[in-house]
Amino acid sequence: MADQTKERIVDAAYRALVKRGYHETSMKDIAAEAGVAPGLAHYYFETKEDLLVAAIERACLPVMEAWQQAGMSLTGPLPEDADPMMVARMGFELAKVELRTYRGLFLLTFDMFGVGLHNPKIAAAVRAFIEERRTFIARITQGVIAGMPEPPIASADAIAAVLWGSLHGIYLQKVMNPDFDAEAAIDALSEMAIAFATRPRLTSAQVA
Amino acid sequence: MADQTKERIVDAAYRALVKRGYHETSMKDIAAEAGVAPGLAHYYFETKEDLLVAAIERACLPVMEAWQQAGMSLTGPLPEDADPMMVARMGFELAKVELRTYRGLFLLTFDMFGVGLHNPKIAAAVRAFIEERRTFIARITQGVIAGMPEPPIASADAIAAVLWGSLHGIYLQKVMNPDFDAEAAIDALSEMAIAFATRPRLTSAQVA
DNA sequence: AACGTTTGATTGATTGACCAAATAAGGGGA
DNA sequence: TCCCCTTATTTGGTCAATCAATCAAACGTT
Repeated sequence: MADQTKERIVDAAYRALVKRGYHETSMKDIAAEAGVAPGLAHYYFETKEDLLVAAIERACLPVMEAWQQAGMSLTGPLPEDADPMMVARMGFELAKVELRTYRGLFLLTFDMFGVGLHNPKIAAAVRAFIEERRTFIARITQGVIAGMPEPPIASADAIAAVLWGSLHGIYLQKVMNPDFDAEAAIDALSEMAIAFATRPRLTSAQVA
Repeated sequence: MADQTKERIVDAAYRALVKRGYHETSMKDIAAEAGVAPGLAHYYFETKEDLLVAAIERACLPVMEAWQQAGMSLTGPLPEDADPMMVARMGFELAKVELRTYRGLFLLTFDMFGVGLHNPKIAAAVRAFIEERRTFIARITQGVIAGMPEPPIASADAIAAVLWGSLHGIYLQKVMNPDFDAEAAIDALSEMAIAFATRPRLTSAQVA
């Protein structure tokens, strides 16, 4: 029963935080959303920060599951038999689906980024959040680079940073303006990345 | 004198907001930073929101000036004689310089994004902010596309969205972690974009 | 005197956190 | 089976602190 209660509070926190945002949501709001006394939220979570992190981690679970289903896990190994290029392609497709399906999660994520700008505890969570995903992308990138006709100047880490950044820059535009055509942007990113990865060896004319 | 006072308040708002963030900064803080009575801030700015927008607009001025100096303006026409590709290349270089020089501005910008997630007035400002810059990038992109051996599938707008998103995704990583090598990421982005733009016409094998 | 500034105290409301007390849930012993 | 005691959970109210915004009064310049 205790576990269920904690879960109820985290779920309520997710809903309340998505609806009103971190700074506009009080512990009392969250408790009310969970149908629980105000003090109980503090019994399970020392601070509102902890609750925000818990809510995001919780909301990420179904996304992780989708990746698992596609044969990839954030921390586990990549599928050895798969073509890295195919993995990358699928990654872009999954990104589109996620953006369509989990709008609230993206809202909450960017809210977390904003809070993290001046809140050390959240900042640490944000850094871990970014690093984990960037590292995952870097592993795929590494595989793609290995198959390129001509290896890029940039490191896999730098390219992974670009890809993570691109996706989240696109997410940001979508979150700030629902009319924004994020799918077209992701398709464009995909086209650029694939063109880059399949670029034939240069013959002679290189630019400075 | 009145104008000077208003300016003093905006400057103080910028410093205070960068230092502590929007939600952690009170009107009293800003007034104190400006060496002025609390009420005076409200005399010049109806709400704290207006002050945030004013502070960002103010902090953008030197950046705009740098672009002007390079022969480009956000709203004005592009230089007709310049090679669009060269303009793009310079854009990436300027982005690196900006990130090095105006860290506070980026902090404040992402703070604004965060606030805008649940604040309609700030949200409108954010949308305008994004649109203005994305349109500018789209104009450059348009020029680059015109010179491509094989035009891309993606529209100039979609590519501009990717580029704006990429840059801001990289900025975000830098703001959240000063150790992040943003210059390497921007170089990687530049390499990818240029490779994409100069990609030779395909011979036969196209992938689905 | 009249006007645009500037002051600083005040308002009414909200917040995260804390805590003492109420309630429920187990766990032995008889 | 029943009772009692301990621990875990839950309640709801209190706390000091803080906030954006308002306003009447004072200031200073023309």
